[in-house]
Amino acid sequence: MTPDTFHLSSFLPYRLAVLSERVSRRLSVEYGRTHGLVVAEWRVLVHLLRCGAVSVRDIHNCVNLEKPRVSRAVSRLEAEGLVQKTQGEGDGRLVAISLTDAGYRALADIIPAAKQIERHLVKAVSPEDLATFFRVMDHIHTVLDDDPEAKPRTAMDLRPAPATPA
Amino acid sequence: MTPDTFHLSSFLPYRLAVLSERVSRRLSVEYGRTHGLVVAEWRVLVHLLRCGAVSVRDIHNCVNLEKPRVSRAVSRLEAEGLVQKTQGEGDGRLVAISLTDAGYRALADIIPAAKQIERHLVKAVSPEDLATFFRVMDHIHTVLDDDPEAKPRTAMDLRPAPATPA
DNA sequence: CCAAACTCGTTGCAAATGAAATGATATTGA
DNA sequence: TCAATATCATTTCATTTGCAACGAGTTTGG
Repeated sequence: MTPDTFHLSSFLPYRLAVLSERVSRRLSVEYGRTHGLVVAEWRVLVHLLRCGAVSVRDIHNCVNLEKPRVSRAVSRLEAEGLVQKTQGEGDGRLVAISLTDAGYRALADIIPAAKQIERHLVKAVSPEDLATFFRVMDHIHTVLDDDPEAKPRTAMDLRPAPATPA
Repeated sequence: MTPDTFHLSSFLPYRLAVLSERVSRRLSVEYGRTHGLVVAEWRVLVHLLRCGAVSVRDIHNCVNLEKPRVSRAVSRLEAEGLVQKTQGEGDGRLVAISLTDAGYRALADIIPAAKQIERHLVKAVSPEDLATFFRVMDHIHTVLDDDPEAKPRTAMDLRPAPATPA
């Protein structure tokens, strides 16, 4: 009955956690050193580039950050002058958050470097293997989608860019 | 020069982070509900099962947890009666941490469930695709190993169980 | 032999985190 | 109309986190 054999180093959740943390940290070195950002701020900026003026709730729903974390990230970014908050037009509760010119410039600086790091990580991986890699990741998400004990996926993560368009 | 197109949802570091967090959380539901453990405690227990009486430093080096986190996890586990600390024989600084019978029983309970969850996640993935998946993960690690900006891998994570033994 | 340098585990502390509460605004339904 | 309910962003609060400092023990080199 005693489970004599169980290797953390071949256990999928552990492996994912270790790799993810290492990759995230490597990336954060980049935008941390160059612009003093942390991961939450980076995600907010990137989301704003894509979606323009949006609410805290929208960011929360799209980039996998808890609401308070988004709120605080936005505050810091506003203090740094990278985003601006304007009172929502119709709904008085909503806050419209958008990039400032400085925010754009920061992204224009960081994004190429981020892409470069990503490219470097998988440079030597064949397109087929990379497609398989992403497909397996997505499959795991799909399994979790049917698991009532798992946290639901955010809407945005449901439809990642297709690796192999049919 | 403006990077018009950058999708977080297809960005490798982000995808890894989201999946990893979701998988970790699903797993922690298991050992959290059944034994009140958090991830650090789970990792410590599993490592002890494999390596017997070891030091805080050794755990730190093997399961990707900062030293203070290991120290605190061990304290909690000791308070719960799942591990015991004995003064190191030769070196007075070292503490020999080992599982108690209750610790063994807890693992005997959790590990099958953990394996079950892992199996469930990749049940429908072909062995070849799964091997590719792990191979790509390991390749990314290898790239980071050569990157001076990246945090070094722990010794234990260097040699994961081979997916396809030759 | 012993002082300097190192290693071990723990603790202090400041920052980050997330669940829940709060205050403000919108929407609903009677 | 207007109370009851829901939603939004923020704040509160207790906990967790990691870096750095620390005290204790060990090794090294003169």
